[in-house]
Amino acid sequence: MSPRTSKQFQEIREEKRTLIMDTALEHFAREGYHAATITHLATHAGISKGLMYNYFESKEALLRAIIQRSVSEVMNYFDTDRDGFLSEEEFEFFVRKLGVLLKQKRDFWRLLFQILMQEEVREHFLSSFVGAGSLDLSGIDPDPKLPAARIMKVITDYFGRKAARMGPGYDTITEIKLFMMTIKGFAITSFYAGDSETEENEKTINRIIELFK
Amino acid sequence: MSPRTSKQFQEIREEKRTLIMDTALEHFAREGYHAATITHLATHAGISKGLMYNYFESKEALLRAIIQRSVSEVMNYFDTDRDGFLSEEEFEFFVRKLGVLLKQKRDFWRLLFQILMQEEVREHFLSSFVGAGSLDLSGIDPDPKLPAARIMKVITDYFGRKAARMGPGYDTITEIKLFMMTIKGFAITSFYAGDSETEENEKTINRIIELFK
Amino acid sequence: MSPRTSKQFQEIREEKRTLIMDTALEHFAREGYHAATITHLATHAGISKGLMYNYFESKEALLRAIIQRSVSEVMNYFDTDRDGFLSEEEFEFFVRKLGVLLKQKRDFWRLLFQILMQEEVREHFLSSFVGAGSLDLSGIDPDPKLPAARIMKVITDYFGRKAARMGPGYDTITEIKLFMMTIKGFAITSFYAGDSETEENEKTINRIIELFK
Amino acid sequence: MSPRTSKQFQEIREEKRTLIMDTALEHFAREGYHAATITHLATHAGISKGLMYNYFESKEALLRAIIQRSVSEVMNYFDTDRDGFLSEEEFEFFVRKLGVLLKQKRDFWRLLFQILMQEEVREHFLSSFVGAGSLDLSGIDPDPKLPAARIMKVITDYFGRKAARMGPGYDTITEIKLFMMTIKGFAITSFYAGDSETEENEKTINRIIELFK
DNA sequence: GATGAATGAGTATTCATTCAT
DNA sequence: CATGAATGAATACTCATTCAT
Repeated sequence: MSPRTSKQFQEIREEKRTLIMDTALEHFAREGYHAATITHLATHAGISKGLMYNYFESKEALLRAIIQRSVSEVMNYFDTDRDGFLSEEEFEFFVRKLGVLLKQKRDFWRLLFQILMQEEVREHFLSSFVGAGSLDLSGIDPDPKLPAARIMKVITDYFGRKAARMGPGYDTITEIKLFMMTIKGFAITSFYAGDSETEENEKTINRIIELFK
Repeated sequence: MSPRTSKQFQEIREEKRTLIMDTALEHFAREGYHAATITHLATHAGISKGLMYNYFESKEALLRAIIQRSVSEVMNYFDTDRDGFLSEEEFEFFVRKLGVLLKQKRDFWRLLFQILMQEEVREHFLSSFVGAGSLDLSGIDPDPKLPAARIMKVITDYFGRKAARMGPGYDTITEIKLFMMTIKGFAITSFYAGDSETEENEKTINRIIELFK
Repeated sequence: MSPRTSKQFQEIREEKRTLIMDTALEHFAREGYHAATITHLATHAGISKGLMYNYFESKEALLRAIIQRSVSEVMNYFDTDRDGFLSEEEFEFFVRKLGVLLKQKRDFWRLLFQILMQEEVREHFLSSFVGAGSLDLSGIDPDPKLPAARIMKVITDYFGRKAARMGPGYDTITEIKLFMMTIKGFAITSFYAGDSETEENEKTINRIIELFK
Repeated sequence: MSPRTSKQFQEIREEKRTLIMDTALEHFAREGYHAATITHLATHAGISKGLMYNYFESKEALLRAIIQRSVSEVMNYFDTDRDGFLSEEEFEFFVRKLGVLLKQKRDFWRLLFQILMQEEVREHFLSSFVGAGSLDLSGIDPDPKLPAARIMKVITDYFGRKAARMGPGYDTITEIKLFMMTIKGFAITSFYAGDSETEENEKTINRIIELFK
């Protein structure tokens, strides 16, 4: 009888917003951004078409929100208690976390790879918060304020220190590149694999650590 | 005034067909299959919308034709004079060719990766001529008659022989997996890179050969 | 804690009703009926969308209420102490009042002119209380019970008496028509003018009186 | 059998474009811009929805094209053989032409008045080619390069010369204003009138000429 | 072969209206 | 009384495909 409190409204909005974004991420990743229609998303989220627009200004805005959220989550995942220095144990830990993250956020990574494949869209969407080409995607990020750039920096530093340890035969640049490639390859592979191959992945990750630690 | 011979007609048709496919591949890869409209493709190919349908039954048929052609080309690229046995020199040669191929067929690979990312489309399009999950994409091809499967077989055999060479500590499956991942990572990376980084790639390829030969 | 008396409730309701109508009139006039959304109106009136429907059955009902109210106000404006006879002084007074009214009710007139411009809407909305074509809008009102018709009658009578005064060269019908046109032109002009041109208007009104008194 | 020549295509396009614009003008004027849906327009023009967009980028673009065309036509109507000087005979001729024009372009004027009634739309659409407030709409046009401004200039000059003829009692500004108002009132009135009242109009126009010539 | 006008099913988006709280 | 989340019918717009010429 009594009207809902503004806190109740807040909660409803937050929950539904999350629901929509989760559903949309799943379908964008599986079917592609264009092929996943608003009607389709609404149906699968169990709401009406119109309500989508109560939460997101447009389909594009929805996509942007999803990417932004996922990028935040990924960044937070690594940024806890990290001070820019990566010990050998931490490097190993980092690579293992990466494996977990690729599994957990599979849909997001799939979506991201799809989107980044398209040149114009790449600029349009991602330059602002991921960096034009960044993280495990293209090597070196020009803007150090972006979180992806910070992670890249930490990795670069790690390999720099390893170079000192390894002596003159060690080509730092090439090692970083190969490491990034391996990570990307690992990512891509995990997109296609079923959920069953966990032990297999374990071995591969061990080998990656062995090679680059 | 003399009518063109049927052979001349055939040639003209073939040329135009190729032109359309080239244009379409470029735009599918850069803008995505859905975003690249028939009108857009026709304009860029310098022909009319209607004529497109004289050469291809539908947009989807055009896509299929493009993939089919590219897959053939890629397969032929490796299948010449190959008898199923890969020596160490040939392995090195193979990896280097792979690098060249990724550069030459960049648009195709981009398109393929985009498409394979989408589950339903994957089944729909590729099972017939590439194999459900295959080549450098998911490891093991179930149908040995398919060309991708043959290449995979050759590689598997190579690593099998290497295992014999390396002794009991060598985990063949893991090595193959890591090798495939590295190749995929190399591929992905090359999609985003500019055309200038040739020397850089050279070093990376050398390192890959060093690791897996 | 004592419950408000029903009289207080009535007052509050009446005030809010008025507020909504004022806001709506302003926005209907400035943006057009279709372009002014319920959400927009509710926001500007400082109430919720839902509450709008507590006061008005529908958007159309709101429009109707606004027009009805404004028409009443306009009619009352002229109908006080008037007995159907217009002396020359009263005619002058009438024209000057018209000028004031156009300024005061600018939003209403704007809205009315917009609506009347559209044929179907005209019938639909106005026949009932203004008369199919009436007041200063199309000349002669068929139903003498409607207030607009009464005003028109008073004016017609005035010009009739003037005709007697002026002699045979005076074309009454034409003069009435021209007078109504001039009034309409004055009205239209005032819709576009800024609020500053009061003195200018004064002169024009003087001239109108001079011509038609 | 043989394909249509580009000239044939040109003709088809021109005709259909005109048909669409004519239909749209009629419906925009009668029902209002918002109420006249694309589907409605297409049906009445006897074509498909989709074809509308082959000819006009958007509903708004269609509106713009209509206004632009009508403004051009109106301007041309007066600009033939005119040198900026208006003799008394020409003034009379001008007013009579105005009457004809209002009848011929009734839909356009209706549409224009509706649109100009809405503040934001006014700026948005018309400033560029009619002038912020111009022609017979708000008096004086600031940009003399605009055609509406030129006509206004000619009229102003005419009344200036008349002032010299009439002596000190003649208030030029007021006369111009009243003349413009009368014209507008005449216009508005003609929007509501049926097509039958031609002789009536004749008399009114005669009286207008008598008053302002 | 070749053209582009024409179609219509499909898609994103809007907005008056309802209703649980 | 009051709120704003929720609905769905309607609307502008797109685009693969067809077809008369």
